[in-house]
Amino acid sequence: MVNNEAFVCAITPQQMQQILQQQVLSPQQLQLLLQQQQALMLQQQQLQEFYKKQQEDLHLQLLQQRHAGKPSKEVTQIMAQQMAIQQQLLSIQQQHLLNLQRQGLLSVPSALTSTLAQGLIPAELQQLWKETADARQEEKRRGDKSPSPPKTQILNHHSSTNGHHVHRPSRRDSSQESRSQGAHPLYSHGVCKWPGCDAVFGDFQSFLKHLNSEHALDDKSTAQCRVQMQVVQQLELQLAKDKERLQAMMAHLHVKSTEPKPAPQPVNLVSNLTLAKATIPKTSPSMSLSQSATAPSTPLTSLPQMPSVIIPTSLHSMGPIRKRYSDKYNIAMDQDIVQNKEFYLSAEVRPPFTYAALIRQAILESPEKQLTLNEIYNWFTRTFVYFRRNAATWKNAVRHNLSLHKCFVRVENVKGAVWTVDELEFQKRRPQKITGSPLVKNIQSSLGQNPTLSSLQAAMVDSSLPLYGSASMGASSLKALASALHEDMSSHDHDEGSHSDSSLELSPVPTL
DNA sequence: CCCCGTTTAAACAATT
DNA sequence: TAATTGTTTAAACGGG
Repeated sequence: MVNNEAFVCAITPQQMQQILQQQVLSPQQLQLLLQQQQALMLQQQQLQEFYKKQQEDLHLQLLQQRHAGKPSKEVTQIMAQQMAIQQQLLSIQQQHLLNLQRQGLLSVPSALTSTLAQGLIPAELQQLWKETADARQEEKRRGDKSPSPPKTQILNHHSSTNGHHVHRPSRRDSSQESRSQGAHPLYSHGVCKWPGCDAVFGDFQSFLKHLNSEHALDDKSTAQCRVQMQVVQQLELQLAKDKERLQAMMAHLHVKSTEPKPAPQPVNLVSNLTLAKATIPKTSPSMSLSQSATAPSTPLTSLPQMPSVIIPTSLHSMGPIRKRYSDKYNIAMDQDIVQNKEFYLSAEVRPPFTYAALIRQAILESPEKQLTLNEIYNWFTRTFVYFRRNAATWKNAVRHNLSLHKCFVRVENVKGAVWTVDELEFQKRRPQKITGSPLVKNIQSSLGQNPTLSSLQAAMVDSSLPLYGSASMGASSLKALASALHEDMSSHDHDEGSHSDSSLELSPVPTL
């Protein structure tokens, strides 16, 4: 909704016409695209709705659980289902992307991208669709007797040329008619597949007529087209995000399958590799890890089927089999949390950071750079599903750390006390050894990769990377990061394989 | 082997 | 009184 206006002002219909005429999108491509996107959108929306519902359930359960102590079976089950749904979504988005790739439509006019990059959540998209559809219906009701221009406020009335239904023998039309009838992407099973239309036609000719009259190149169609482009863009963004998450998950679960690896993303450079290093267990519970790891990851490999419900029996009960980021990764850690926020939010994985680092992160994320103990707790549970269980244990640890480390300063307040971070003290905690080979470009690319920089993320970046934000840290930190990156690079330069995601299949939508 | 940082557990005091 | 918050000690573990 917030984005609505920004989006509305983003392009004028003239620009859209330009875009269309420049054949950045040819009519055929566009139509095919529209149709496919719509179908997939529907699928996605269903999934996402269910996902949302479940999350609410989960939240309730967790609230109860907080009082009851032990987590219930339902909770873990729901979590598992959520993972499954995530993967479904990923598949759908993958399909989207493939469609786009096939049509050579991956590049969206740059005028769009900046505003689109903010992204819309599906609900908003749905709303957009609804609005344009409604506007359309309304106009239909009025019929032809009132030739008033479209009422959608979002549009500038720029053209009076097609206020009436004039058949324009344009390039577009001729190319349309040259298509074979059965293959028209906007006509399927006797129904007009224009977004929000669904008009029924007995034969193809009347459909074509309808298409030329109802969906001519006017403000409304342009707007709808614009929405569709936004949909596509949003899906691409979503796909990118989910891909990233998948990567992190696979790295974490240590999947050594024949699955070709996704492109190495600078964002995940540190986190993935560190995670990979960290997940080689030596002690007995390793079996349970790899066992449980196979379940969620199976659908990602070549197996087409995925279980609708995964029970991660032992996914979380692994105790101390994990490694932390060594402290020289402190700076990179900020990146990891940001980039894998969703990952930690959907997988019950212990974040590879020390309590102290996490607490600091929590505090630095707050607008005032100060939190009460309870707020710190909340940050933990909010940010990591892992910390929604065994509350007594980690809360104790949090308190312990707060007291133990000099870097955490308690500040008396009017109402109680808050905790703050003495950044100097935090950095001082250990000498950062440096073997610097500057890899600033990596830092840059990872930062540039952040299309939706929330205030939270901005704060984190700001506080952790002096190059791009406040100059709160010295050059030593940067060098430490550089060396960290360098280490990971050199120790993993061999597994940089080619990648292709085409093996991902569109899983059937589960009957939920 | 020791040192150090971290985690976990637990006892305990103070505060709400 | 019970829960929360804060401090402290101790043991275990792993990396350097």
